[in-house]
Amino acid sequence: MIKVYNTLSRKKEELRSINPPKIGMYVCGPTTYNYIHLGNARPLVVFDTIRRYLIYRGFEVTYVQNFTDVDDKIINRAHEENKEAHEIADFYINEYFKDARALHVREADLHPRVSEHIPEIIEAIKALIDKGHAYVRDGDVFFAVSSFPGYGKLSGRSPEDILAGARVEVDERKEEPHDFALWKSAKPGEPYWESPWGKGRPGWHIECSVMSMKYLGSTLDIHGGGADLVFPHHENEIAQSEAYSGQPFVRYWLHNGFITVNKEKMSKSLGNFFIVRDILQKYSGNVVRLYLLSTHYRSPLDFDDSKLEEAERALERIKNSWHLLQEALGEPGSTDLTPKDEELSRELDTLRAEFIMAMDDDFNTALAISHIFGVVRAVNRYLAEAKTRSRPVLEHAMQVFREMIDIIGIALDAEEAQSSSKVRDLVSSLVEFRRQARQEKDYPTADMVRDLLHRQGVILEDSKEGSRIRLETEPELEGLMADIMQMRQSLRKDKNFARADQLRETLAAQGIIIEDNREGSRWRLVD
RNA sequence: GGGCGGAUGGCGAAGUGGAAACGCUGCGGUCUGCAAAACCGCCAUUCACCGGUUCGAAUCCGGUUCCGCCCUCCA
Repeated sequence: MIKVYNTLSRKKEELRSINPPKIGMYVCGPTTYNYIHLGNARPLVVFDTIRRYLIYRGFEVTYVQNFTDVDDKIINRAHEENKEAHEIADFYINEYFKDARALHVREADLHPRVSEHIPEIIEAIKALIDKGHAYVRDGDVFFAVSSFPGYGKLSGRSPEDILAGARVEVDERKEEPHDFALWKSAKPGEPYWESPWGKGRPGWHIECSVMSMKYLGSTLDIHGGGADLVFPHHENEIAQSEAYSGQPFVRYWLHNGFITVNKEKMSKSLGNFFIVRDILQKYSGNVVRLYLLSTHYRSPLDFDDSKLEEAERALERIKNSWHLLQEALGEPGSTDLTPKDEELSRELDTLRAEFIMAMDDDFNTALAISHIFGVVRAVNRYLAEAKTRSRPVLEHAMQVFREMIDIIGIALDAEEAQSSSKVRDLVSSLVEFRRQARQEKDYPTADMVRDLLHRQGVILEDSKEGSRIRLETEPELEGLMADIMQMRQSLRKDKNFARADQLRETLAAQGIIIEDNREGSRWRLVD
């Protein structure tokens, strides 16, 4: 049984969809006038993980995420850059997808845009006016909050509370101060659409009501977003949608907590935000995901560089175990079961059950991840201690391991595939070169190779069977070669010509020709 | 002012009535030419503070202090 914390009821409730096994899920997407920052990335990753988990548990999820591509900020940006508003929106939507992909966020089933739903929005506004929930004031249309009795139920405040705390100047034309715009008339130079009330564009809140109900029906199972959307955005969505359809709008409201910097909310207005694109320069999507999911989604999450460093080391532990396991699967393995095999198998089943229990409890990814480390420990211990290795048990381990990291969205196979073959081959040949040096007890050279590789982001580990390599980062061919050339220079300086020549031959076998002359050495590729 | 949430080891973070998970860091050991990885072991008698309920409280109740968020565009 999956339990979710519902902002509306302020408690955990059993998740029951309207039409099992279907689940309709709508998540508020970004306003596309800039690259997304880490604060924007949290709901992306959180709700992507929730979606993955619901699918894992057998639900047929329809996942909808909108783009707000009509908005004041986009218009302003367009003015600044002397472009059309839709050009700005299109550009950043495209950039959004690049970041999302890098974070292993799966594309939604539908990505509706406001600009493509203007007729439906106008129809909805008309209906609200007809039903007496909205009124027109010189080209603008406002929603009459007093016409909707349940207003304030999501954010837990009464209309009086809202008035008491009003900090903003009220538009004189509104009947009540907390009424909000459904349609805004266009000022000169602004993009507009024709409507019964004149040229203008939709207000912010109406888009989500119209688009979510269009694709998911008048009652959504899950509506998600950041906690800052609770009021007024989601409160207004409820008012509009329920006034329009007469049906409950959403069964479960899910809200993620903020990312903070020095305990302060990361936001564009405070200027303390970090662009996802920049972070991904230094850390992989796997690292960012592990960081974002290592705290429960409703809790605040403080950011600084050391947090990503820590996540990176934690990910290393997972990756090491994964590679160890893959390596073991590459060997023959036995088929009969020893007590150690049975113990591991039992442990794996327990860990999987615990992982599911954690996720069932309002998507407790922090606890769930601890069970991934449980698998890591169990597998590592088995590999270190078992005299024989049972193939079916290793496969079982791989299966459980994969299920778990897939839900969290850590993609280990993809990371492997990124490595280009040329550099890979070059690294392997250096490892072979070092093996020979070690065999001949030429440890200074062997260590020199290891240091070189280490500088290039390649970690070498020696074992009885041979050397294992781990790529921390993908070395650049140019940088790697420069380092190799330098190492060879120092071999020659030490008059270790045999080794230097051997290195030259090794590289030649890789299609890399080294030429020595009076000025120094250079290298080139042959095909 | 109104509404909501939080305070757990050196750091991060689970845990909501009965052995204080997990990760990072640090320390000791095994393995190793050395290193790394891995394995084994150690590191909170204590969960902001005070009082109460209970056989039993980090967990429930009351109070205090501190912190964050929302009430304005925001994920």
